[in-house]
Amino acid sequence: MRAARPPFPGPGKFTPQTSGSHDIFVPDMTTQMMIELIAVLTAVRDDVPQVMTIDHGRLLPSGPLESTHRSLQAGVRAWVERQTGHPIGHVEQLYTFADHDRLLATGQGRLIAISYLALTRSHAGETGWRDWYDYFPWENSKSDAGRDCLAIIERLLCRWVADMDNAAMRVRQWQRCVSLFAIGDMVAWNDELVLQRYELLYEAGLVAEAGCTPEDAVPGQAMHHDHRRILATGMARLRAKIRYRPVVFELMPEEFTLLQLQRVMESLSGIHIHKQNFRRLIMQQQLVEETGGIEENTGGRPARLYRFCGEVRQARQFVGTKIPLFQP
Amino acid sequence: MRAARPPFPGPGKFTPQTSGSHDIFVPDMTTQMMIELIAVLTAVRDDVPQVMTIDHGRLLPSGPLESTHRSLQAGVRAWVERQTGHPIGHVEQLYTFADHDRLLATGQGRLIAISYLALTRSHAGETGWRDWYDYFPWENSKSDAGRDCLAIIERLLCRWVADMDNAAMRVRQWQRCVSLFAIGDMVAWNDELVLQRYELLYEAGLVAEAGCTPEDAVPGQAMHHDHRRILATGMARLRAKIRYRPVVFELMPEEFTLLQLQRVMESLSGIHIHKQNFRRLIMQQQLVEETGGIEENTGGRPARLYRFCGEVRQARQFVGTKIPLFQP
DNA sequence: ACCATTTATGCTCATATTGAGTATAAGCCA
DNA sequence: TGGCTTATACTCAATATGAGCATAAATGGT
Repeated sequence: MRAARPPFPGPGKFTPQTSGSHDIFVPDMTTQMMIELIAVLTAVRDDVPQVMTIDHGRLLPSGPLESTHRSLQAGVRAWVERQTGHPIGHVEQLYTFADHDRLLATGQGRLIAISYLALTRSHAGETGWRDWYDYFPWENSKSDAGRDCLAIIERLLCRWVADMDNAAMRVRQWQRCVSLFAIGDMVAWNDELVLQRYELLYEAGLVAEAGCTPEDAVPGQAMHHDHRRILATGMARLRAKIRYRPVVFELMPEEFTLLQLQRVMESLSGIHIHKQNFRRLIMQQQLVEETGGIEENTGGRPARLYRFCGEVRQARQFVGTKIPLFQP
Repeated sequence: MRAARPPFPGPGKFTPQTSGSHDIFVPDMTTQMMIELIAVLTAVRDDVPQVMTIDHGRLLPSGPLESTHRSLQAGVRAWVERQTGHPIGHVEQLYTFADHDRLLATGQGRLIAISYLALTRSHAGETGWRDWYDYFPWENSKSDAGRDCLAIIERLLCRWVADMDNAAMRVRQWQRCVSLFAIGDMVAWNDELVLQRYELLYEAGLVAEAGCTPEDAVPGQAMHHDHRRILATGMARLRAKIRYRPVVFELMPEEFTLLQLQRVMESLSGIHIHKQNFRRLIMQQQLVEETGGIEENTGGRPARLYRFCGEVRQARQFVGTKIPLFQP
């Protein structure tokens, strides 16, 4: 990924050109720092995007950065594998933040959380995997359940706005609701705004994490701390990324049909894709090549099998990808 | 910005739903952590993108996270304003990494650096501002100096590859050079790969930070530690972002002509834009509105003045922006 | 006054991309 | 066989995009 910091395999070792007081830091002993690493580990199973969790689906795999970790990424890998037994593939950093609401045991420490998005393929019969849309049912705008959930949200947001004192505020916040949740088809649904939608619901007090009672909350399972927010960040990043980088293939098996590929894209984005146009775009970009194999169990005419030919194209690196993700 | 974590102004306070041992952390006392905040503060002056520096252009504004900082962003703002006297506007997080090459004074500590991109408008006569392209002359592919620099780089990379033992490695690395620096017009120049190009030069030992002698280095001023790499990350982010979000306007004065806007886009991306098409796209997206004013000193026919009308459009938030940035 | 020069602005045109639909192929099952 | 499913090939209209032409309105020089 663009901002990744790989271990530098290059010839020269980094030699700081000392000049004064800039290269030695004196730690601030009054504050105890703690670094927590958190992973949004995602896979797709039976056309359903899933996330790895611990603690009965209430926490993302996470743990403190330890002195034995050679790097931040290594720390993430270590924690995920220790807690879930699942080795991970592609990893990229999401976001770093100071968690105001969790201090250290000493009471005056500071917790810094660094979150990562990780992608992986296989996970036959492992525990801990949960559907994305158990936590964010409204994001699955393709499904009936998603549409129902959106109808509920629309009503609740409407009430939230109506209860405001300030008229200008009412207008502004309703505008926000309309544009984020595509209420009344004034604006098209934007699948990438996962985090913004969650934040709006949080501000409106419609999620359990905001301290409301379960009856007042919107459908969707809550998580501990701000882990659902971090999951939202990961979902948003992945939805944005599959549009212009060939990351979907990290989630696909070695061989797949074009419809299988399309189904994965659709389930990740929660959006319908026009089948013929999808094939056209994938083919003309030469992202895949035929394996020669045939998938028989399609329920209809057998389909050709393809594989990602990124290894060849990795040479002329940093390929763009265009996926026809449009509105239903 | 999508991943930003604003202070939550919502009704409910975050109330963790305790369940076992997951909300209290016991700090790892064997490792001393230190958080450093680093800013890539960018402005545009006379159609030249600039970055705020300290220490005679050798360091980006930075400093440790202190217990008095209410948040990470607040810490960044505090350090930049303390070191440069310049208040900053738009801020977004870039990347977090563990700096292997700088340990704490104790010798066994760990330095975590969190970098930010910040944008600002005015800076009349302040010190510390340096041109982007003093550090990355090859990224200014629009200018003659940039083209000369690229010619030099091409020669040096060619020699670097030729000196390799392994034939397969030679092919692979030359492929990488060709695609990143658009050698021989096999591939189009991609203005967003600032970081990847810097990393390639680093691996090739062609930048001072990699420990080479000044004679062996490619043109362009070096910085201390990995600050030039962080600058590259910021440049890449900004170049990517101006294509789909209206962030350019953070760098523009209140009123501007369309040519001024185009010049800023061109200087940020280092790419030429077709004037008429640029106007067409900006106008049809209704990103700007006429102020009624006229700019007389154009050197030709006077030009209409415009202002960003994002405040209105902020309502239907998260507008996309398309800018016609293509190759020369 | 006339001209070259500069920038601003409006408009055309060929081509590429995209959304949507039609048509046919090839499997299954009753 | 007909009816269902999915696969795959093609067509067509609407847009979007890259490139250029033409005219407008300022400057300065002769």
